[in-house]
Amino acid sequence: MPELPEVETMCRGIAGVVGARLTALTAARCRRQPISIVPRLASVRRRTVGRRVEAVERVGKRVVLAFDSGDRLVIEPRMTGLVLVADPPSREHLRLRLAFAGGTVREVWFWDRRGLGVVRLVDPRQFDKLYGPAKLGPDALAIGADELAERLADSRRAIKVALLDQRALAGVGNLYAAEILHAAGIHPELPCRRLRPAQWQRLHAALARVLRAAIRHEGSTLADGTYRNVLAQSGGYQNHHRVYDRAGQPCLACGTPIRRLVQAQRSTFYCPRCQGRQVRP
DNA sequence: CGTTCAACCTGGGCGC
DNA sequence: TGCGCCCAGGTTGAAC
Repeated sequence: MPELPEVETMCRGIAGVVGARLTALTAARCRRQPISIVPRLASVRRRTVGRRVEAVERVGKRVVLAFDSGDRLVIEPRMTGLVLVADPPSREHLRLRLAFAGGTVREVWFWDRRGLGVVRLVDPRQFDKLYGPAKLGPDALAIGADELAERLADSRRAIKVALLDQRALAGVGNLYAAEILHAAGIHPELPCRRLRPAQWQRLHAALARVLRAAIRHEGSTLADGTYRNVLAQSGGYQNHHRVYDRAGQPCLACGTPIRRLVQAQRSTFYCPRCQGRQVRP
């Protein structure tokens, strides 16, 4: 689940490792399948232990530790991964432990219930190949209104599907795509090429507004309770959701029941009135 | 170009 | 209680 706001919260939560040296990197002893670590743990350890962390940065939905060697450790939480400095939700799903000396954060854990997460150590060339402009569009928080429109306006795809395309725009996931479109009053099935200039403006404003608000509340902890900040506390933005997972419940703006539909095998939630009209089947 | 499906996994919720 | 099914914040690659 971690999308841009949740991953941003993780990065801010471990900013204290900047300037510290990695002293140990160990696979947590969980009985489950190990997560995917590329290359093998031993060689990741050889290249990182003893190195100083120069920066913690978010790249789309990934947490990146940049070392003084030029290598970067990329942590990709995917569906259920968490970056923690405190007690995990369960001992059982701890996957990786990083120990540091010389900073304000001594220990960072990667916890992942489903185990779909990926941890990868890359040199600058690999980083560019895997996470550069060919793979990831501009960050959703940094993109301008004109660039957003330029990058998507010619597409025949539904706007909801396009917002999830990380090559077009990095950071937006299924939950926030729905919330953003509701905030912008745009129907999720509207093809990109049929959005009018005023709608691109509204979409861009909603994108920035929703993501910034979600960051302020440290992300969304859904009903299953999986997502936590680095201190293992719940986020707060779920209390501000207007459409996500609210099918059948009244729209908070107009009272019309929220609808669910499926696009690209993913649930989309929207208000047929607030986001209505524009689309014919 | 665009869509659809399956795969990677665990676990919660639901109907029977 | 229990079983079998469906669902989930993401990403990738193959097939059409």
